[in-house]
Amino acid sequence: MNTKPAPSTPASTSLSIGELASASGLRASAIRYYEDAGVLPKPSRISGQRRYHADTADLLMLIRFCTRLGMPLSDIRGLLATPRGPRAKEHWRRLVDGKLDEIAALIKAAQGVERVLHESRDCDCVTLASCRFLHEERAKPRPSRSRLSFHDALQAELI
Amino acid sequence: MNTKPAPSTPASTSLSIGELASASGLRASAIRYYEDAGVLPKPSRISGQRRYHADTADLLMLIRFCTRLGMPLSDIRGLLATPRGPRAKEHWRRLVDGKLDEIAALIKAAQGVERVLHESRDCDCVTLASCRFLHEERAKPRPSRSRLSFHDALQAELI
DNA sequence: CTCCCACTTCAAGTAGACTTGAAGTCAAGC
DNA sequence: GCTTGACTTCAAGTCTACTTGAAGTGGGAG
Repeated sequence: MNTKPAPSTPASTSLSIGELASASGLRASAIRYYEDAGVLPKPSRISGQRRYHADTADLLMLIRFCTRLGMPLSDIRGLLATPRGPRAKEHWRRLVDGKLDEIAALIKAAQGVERVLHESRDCDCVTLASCRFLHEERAKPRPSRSRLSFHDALQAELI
Repeated sequence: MNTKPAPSTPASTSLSIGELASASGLRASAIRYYEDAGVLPKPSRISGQRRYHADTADLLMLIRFCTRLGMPLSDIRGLLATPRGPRAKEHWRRLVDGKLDEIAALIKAAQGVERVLHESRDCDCVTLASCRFLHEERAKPRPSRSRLSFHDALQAELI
């Protein structure tokens, strides 16, 4: 709301929860909730009040980004907090690789919806539910059982 | 579960809710819920029981896909059910274009997370929260206020 | 000194998307 | 005719991710 040059702020590297909230676009209540959920590390305190490093805004952005992608907070906590010494590195990598696979699938899914929507945009169908582009893949000249691209992507990538 | 050649099924083009459920990977309860929510058109009935065309599986896939992308059912209902005669076509197009923009932003967001995760995969940071790849963009030689790529994408595309 | 404001904790409420449970119906098989 | 199983409706419960409210605290401005 205000862009005043930090009149009552201690230092430029330290943010109050309110300042972090406006820096990140999240509400203070959400930030506290993330802390409770173990997603955000517990910050230092000055006379009881939370003090954050400015970097924390980036972290919050990443969290927001991930939740936006449908990732549960428990997974995000796993990604952010998993420590990795030499022993745990393999576990960490498997975790990240799994997430990368999920994200790749999500992108594929999004592109599928994008395609259907784009093709049906100028179609003359009465509603999207009856649009030929939604069902056409099935009708393609393919033997019997196997389903095709969009349908296939859904089955294979998402379920 | 079973791949029996439809012993007690009326016709091959007509599916019971249970059959549609196993064809689509959703639960029957979810299918009924979608109908209640106005996302799925009300099917015909034979002696009180729902009968679906096989195409409905595709529709369910699309719905599942969209919810997976974080799209609320109300939006999906809008996309699927909006009728478009010559008058309503413009409204329909604007609706679709809006959704296409959202999906494009989502894909960009997903690619941002993908990048951070990928870059930090082999990084030596102790936890992802402290990984340099998460914060490095800020540090790049850019005048003062404006934020950069990943951070920027988050701010610009998502909030 | 008092006021105000941003902060604190803790409990409870909310919204969306389903699931689950109870009680009843229908058609088929024995 | 009776049982069985998949279906029906409707109400209530669940889970996640927050938000909201109540009651209290700390510190700077007037």
